Amino acid sequence: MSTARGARARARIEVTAAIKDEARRQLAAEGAAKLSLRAVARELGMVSSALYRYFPSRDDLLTALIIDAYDSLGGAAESAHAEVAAAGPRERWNAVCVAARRWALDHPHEYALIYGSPVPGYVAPQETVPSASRVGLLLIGVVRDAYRDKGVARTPLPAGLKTEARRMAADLAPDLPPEVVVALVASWAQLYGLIGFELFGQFNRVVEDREPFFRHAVERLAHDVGLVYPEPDGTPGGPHSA
Amino acid sequence: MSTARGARARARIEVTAAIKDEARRQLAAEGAAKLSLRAVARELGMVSSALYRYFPSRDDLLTALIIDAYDSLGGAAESAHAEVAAAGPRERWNAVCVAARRWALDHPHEYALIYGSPVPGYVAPQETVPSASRVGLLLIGVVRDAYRDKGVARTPLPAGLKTEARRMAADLAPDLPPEVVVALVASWAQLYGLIGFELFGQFNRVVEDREPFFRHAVERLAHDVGLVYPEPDGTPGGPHSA
DNA sequence: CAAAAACGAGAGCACCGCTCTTGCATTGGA
DNA sequence: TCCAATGCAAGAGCGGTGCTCTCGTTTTTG
Repeated sequence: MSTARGARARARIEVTAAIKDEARRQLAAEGAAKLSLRAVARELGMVSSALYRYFPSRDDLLTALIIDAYDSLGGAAESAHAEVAAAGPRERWNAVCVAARRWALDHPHEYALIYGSPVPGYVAPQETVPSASRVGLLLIGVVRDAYRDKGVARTPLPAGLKTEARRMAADLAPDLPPEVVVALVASWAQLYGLIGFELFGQFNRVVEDREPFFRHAVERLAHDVGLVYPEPDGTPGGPHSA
Repeated sequence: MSTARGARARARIEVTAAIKDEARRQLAAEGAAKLSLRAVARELGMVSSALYRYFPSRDDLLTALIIDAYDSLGGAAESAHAEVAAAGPRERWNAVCVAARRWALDHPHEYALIYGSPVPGYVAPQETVPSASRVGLLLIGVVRDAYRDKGVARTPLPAGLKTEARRMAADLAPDLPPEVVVALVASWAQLYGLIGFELFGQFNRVVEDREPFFRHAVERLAHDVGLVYPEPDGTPGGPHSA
């Protein structure tokens, strides 16, 4: 009968989910390096070899967790962005960045899994790309809207970067000027520098009150992509205008 | 006799160095996760348990490698800086940043060891601090010289960051204004965001021609800390002045 | 010169990822 | 409806890991 086929399939889905859940538990508790297939199987009351029916190797299980982590981070950023979707570009930019930091602090091991050093010999499979792009797409969208609405400040590119900048723009956001796309990609990487340094202890004994520090740094990243501060008198100025 | 005591001590130093060399070899070849004490011992023709006379645990060996890596990176940056020590602040800033990237690309696994996700459950021992600070001290020195010479551009701090900024300045560079110290620390983290994204594959299919991209991003970091472009007419302008 | 410390070697423990075989349950086609 | 094919759990086993402990031997020290 139709449910008969569904029985196996449903069971498979459930067991797969249970494995991922338990693996995620261990990942959150101990980190990726201590995630053990045998321990997962033990905790689920099955024998370790049975687990290989669901994930052909430890790396495959990790890949599944990586995709879930990207989606979790992307979802958190999208939710935060949705709450301020009607606000100005700076508020939206800040919301996405702050949400990314928040998620990283709440899920340190999962963050390390996706943005820390890749597991040696491990190369991210193609199927992670869509999930991995969600935060970036959000930031591109914010800048695109600002650009269409009022335009954004631009910093001229050196001659040696213009060709590559055009190529990047054509790939990522053909409707945005190359200068802006370059600034966006750089800010994107720099954002994760800020988050990673806090998360991985590089700020220990250097930055103590990290939330305002991060918010300020993110504001300055917003300048860098051309989202300007409103001047005290209400006149929009260039970024970092002295 | 005096050499008798020295015989053991010298042998110990040599064996310790040999262990670290072989470990570094394996680290560079396969990454930290695949660094195996047994493999190191095997390669050195000793039994694995003997290795514990020199390093009480795998983590201790890794810590030694981390310190060496920090020193190697710091030394590379200092050499690069020394070659342009007489040049202007921007040249010096760029030289340090470019050298850090170069070192990272040349020693990816060692870079991952020190700036990637920390080994789970591993906290950097206090003795790593001096070696880890060398690049940062270099950057502080560049900005300090520029500040003493001609001053640097400043970006005002939000109210909520002023106290922490003063504390940071007092710790890191009491002679520099808090705004500048904040920008310095942020740029420092952002620099490693740029390097890490390139190294860990986040720029795959996004940035292809990475050298000019990096140089441009680093120039903009220089602005952020107040090292301004000379304007076409020779008048120094504010950073990112439109 | 004797006691103490350092050292190398070996056996062994508990764990790991992964493979292979065996037997049972479910499933889908004749 | 029955049967062959498939899916699956279980167990044993291989080669590897970090680490501990013991046991002689060598070197250093008082």
